[in-house]
Amino acid sequence: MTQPNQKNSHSEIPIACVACHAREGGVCGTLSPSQLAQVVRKTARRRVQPQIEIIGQGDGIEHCAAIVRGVVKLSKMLADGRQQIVGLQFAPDFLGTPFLRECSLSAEAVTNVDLCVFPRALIERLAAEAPDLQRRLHVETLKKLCAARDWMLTLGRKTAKERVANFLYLVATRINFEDGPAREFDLPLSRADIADYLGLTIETVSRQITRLRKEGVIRVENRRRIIVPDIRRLMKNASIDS
Amino acid sequence: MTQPNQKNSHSEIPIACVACHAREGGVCGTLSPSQLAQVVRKTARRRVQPQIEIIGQGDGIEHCAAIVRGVVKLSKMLADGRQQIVGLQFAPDFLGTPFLRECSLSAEAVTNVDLCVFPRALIERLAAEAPDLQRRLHVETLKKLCAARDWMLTLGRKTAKERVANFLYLVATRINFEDGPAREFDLPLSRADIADYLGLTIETVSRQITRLRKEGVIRVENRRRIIVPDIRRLMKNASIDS
DNA sequence: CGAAGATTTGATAACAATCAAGGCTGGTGG
DNA sequence: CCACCAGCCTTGATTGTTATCAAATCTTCG
Repeated sequence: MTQPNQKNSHSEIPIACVACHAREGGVCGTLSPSQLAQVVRKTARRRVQPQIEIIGQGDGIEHCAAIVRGVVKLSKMLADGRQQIVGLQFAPDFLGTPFLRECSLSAEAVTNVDLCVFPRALIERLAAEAPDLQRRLHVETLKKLCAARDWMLTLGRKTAKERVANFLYLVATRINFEDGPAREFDLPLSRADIADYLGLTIETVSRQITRLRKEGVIRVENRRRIIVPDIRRLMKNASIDS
Repeated sequence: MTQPNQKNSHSEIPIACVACHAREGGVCGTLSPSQLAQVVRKTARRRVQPQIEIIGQGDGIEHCAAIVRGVVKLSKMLADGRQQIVGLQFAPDFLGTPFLRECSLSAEAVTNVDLCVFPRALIERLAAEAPDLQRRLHVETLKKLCAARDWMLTLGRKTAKERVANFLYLVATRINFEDGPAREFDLPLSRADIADYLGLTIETVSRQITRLRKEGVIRVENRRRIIVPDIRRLMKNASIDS
């Protein structure tokens, strides 16, 4: 990794950002070189291992972050321990909710994750000055809202088999930043996490993966690795329209 | 009520907006008098009856609206007819997703609804000029995202009884703009819609309402009217924390 | 009053959860 | 290198919750 704080001569794009996966497509993409420089000064790169909590449920969240690499799960828990994953975030998604304090959820790395962490206050100040940034953050939130609502349909109305197929489709689609659906990929989640994402038990998840395998919809190389010979067929099993 | 399109002398707040329920708390609240005047010129008041579709699934959405009065359901449907309500919007919520085109869902009035309808393009233009408006819209979207994720927990991990109690709590909380939870209220939805909101069948919804009634958690005056003697008890039955 | 639609209630069936083993895999140490 | 252990995953048996099917009742409205 390049060192975080270098810049080349004429206040160009900071070197730390030049090759950054999360810049194009990510929120940083809207910033001018001078704004980027400003951000970089207050920014910390952080590497997080799987199962490490990034933000706790109910934290007064003083930081935001861009995911540079890896997958983060967002989850909510009931007092008795029942848990629901309410979002999976892949690079180059933005983490954290500037402008809103009250929404309690916890964020945890599920793979090795690289983050660019910013103070919330800085983002809020920059957003007030830069309409493009504000708008970019807004659009990202709208996309998350759309994804959340799609998932509500999955949770409320789909069968166990459809949910599992839907999950596999989602991972295939999002695991590779900015390519089409992957034909072959590693699941970022354990069976337990998949269950928590789908509102099922691990046993049911396991049985449905077995079923999809026996029906030839997927191949299972090992616990984590999945091959999808025909993405349309997977979509049909997930009751995904288009 | 005052008449809709008059203005008083010095380009003050348009009369149509002065007493508007949706202005304070709503997105219009951030607009200056002159911006409001601009908006009012391009705005249509619209009254919509129950079961009338406001936006169709997959429409290229050219309009947005503020809910002035009433309740709107947002829903998604699968090819085979299974349906899930993914959001209930009460006055003074904002409808529509400026800045994002692709999210397909349908919006339908569930009560008599009064709307202020704006061209999407106007909102986008104003938002680019007025950071406060952009920010206000962003915050509203963040709140909807938070609500959607809360509901994912309900759909994924709660029992039928908890879901119904959760729904009753939600209505009690939101039916009266800006008061505390109502002790007594009319359900805006039919049993069929409640079922579609909760990912259940109408029979199960009915049985759970009966159960909550028999246990004394609620009283049922008639099909629509509910009385909640003890809101804390209802929350406990819904497994809502605080 | 009668009819249509909405809601409730009852009986049964299906799907997923739970309880309980058993098997695989990856890591560790002999 | 192999054996063993722990954790994760799969499979099997059974139970329980909710869906489905069916009918009765209640409401509303002409």
